[in-house]
Amino acid sequence: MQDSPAAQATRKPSRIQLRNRKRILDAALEVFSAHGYRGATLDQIAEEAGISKPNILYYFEGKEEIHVTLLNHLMDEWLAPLRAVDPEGDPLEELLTYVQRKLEMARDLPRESRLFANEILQGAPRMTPHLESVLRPLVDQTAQLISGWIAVGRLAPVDPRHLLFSIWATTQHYADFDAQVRVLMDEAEVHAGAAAHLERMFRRLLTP
Amino acid sequence: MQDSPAAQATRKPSRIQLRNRKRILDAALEVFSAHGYRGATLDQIAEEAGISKPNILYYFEGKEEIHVTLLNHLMDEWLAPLRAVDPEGDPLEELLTYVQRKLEMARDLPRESRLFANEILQGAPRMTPHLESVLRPLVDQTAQLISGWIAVGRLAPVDPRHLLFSIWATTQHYADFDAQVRVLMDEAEVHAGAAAHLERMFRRLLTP
DNA sequence: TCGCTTTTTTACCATTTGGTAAACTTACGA
DNA sequence: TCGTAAGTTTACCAAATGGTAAAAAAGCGA
Repeated sequence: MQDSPAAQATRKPSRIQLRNRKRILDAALEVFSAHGYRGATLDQIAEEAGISKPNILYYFEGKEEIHVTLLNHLMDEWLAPLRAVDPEGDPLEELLTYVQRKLEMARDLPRESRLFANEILQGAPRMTPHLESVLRPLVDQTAQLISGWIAVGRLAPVDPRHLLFSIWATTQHYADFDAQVRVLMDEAEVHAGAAAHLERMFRRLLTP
Repeated sequence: MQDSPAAQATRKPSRIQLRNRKRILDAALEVFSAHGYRGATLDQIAEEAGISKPNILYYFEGKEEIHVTLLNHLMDEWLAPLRAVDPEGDPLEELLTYVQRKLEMARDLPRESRLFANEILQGAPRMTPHLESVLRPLVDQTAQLISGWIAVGRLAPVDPRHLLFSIWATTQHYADFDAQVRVLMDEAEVHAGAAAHLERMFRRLLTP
């Protein structure tokens, strides 16, 4: 007797399993990020993935498991630029580089940005544990790093957490509020203008 | 023969009509802002409003009309602080006051903030016309005002639109991403810290 | 108080949607 | 190439949900 791959404890995923789980998660990212959790349907995901609905439920226990898997799986990718901040580097340049990387992610991975935004907006009902176990320690650590830089006079005094909020808010805004940005600006110029503006803003803020 | 109040052309709304429409919109704000358009159900709104579902549909033609009415109705309130920017005032102080007002709104009217965030995140399917007819002219006008201030040297050079995006993003972040903020900071200190941080950041950015 | 209009309730309905049972087909190691 | 396990499809289902018809109740001007 063997259980379906939907059960967590399955070991040694086959090639087919790997391929189809990936297809499903790709499709789910597309659909969840566009419509939110409740707005997305398994039928939409099935069509987008080119896999029948019951077959999707062969690979995942249900809609919620797909969503949680996506969120937790993408969290690492999403936080990579923050992990890449180098304690040995020049403080100002490290943080400005972080801003630019986040802005590039908003441009290149808007679906991921909207997926998270949707989840947080609803009160993070399916992600709070992950936020506490993954995001909080990383933020605590980064906040300490920034505080240290400030203490030795290499950055202007700033609340590290509010600084991070401002960086996240301003960069992700271009992905999450894209529909509004497009009403107010010509699409083509957005990214370059944003890059210059954020560079100036955070440089002014952080220069000692 | 008379039509139900759900039809637009109804004239002279009765006292009962006024009261019940208000109750319904209050309840709808609560429910839509918490769950998004598709996540909200008429049953939830009905319970929250203390009015039966068919009775709600006596006052509004359907779920969508409630949502659109809410969005368009609240837009004015939401844009009031931007309209309050005084062309005759001191540029720096006017803009910093605007930032603080927006921050206060994020604290005091988080449901409105999330309602709009939800709608924009989904691509503004029910609000784009209103954005174009109401928001765009106001932003165009404000952008011209700011450009003028910059031209006469009373503000540091900044792209007016990206400046507005940054103000919106950073202030509304505290409402829209509250679930994340609460994971990372102690609730009580958030507002005061944010106010100080944003004051410093935008002052540094805008001081000539 | 009468008679008409407005408002509210009761009883439904069709569709959508997440999910399941079980038969059927394909992959693959021995 | 045969048999078993993995994967897929067909045919469903129950609950949720937006919405309606029509009767009952409440308001209200004369």
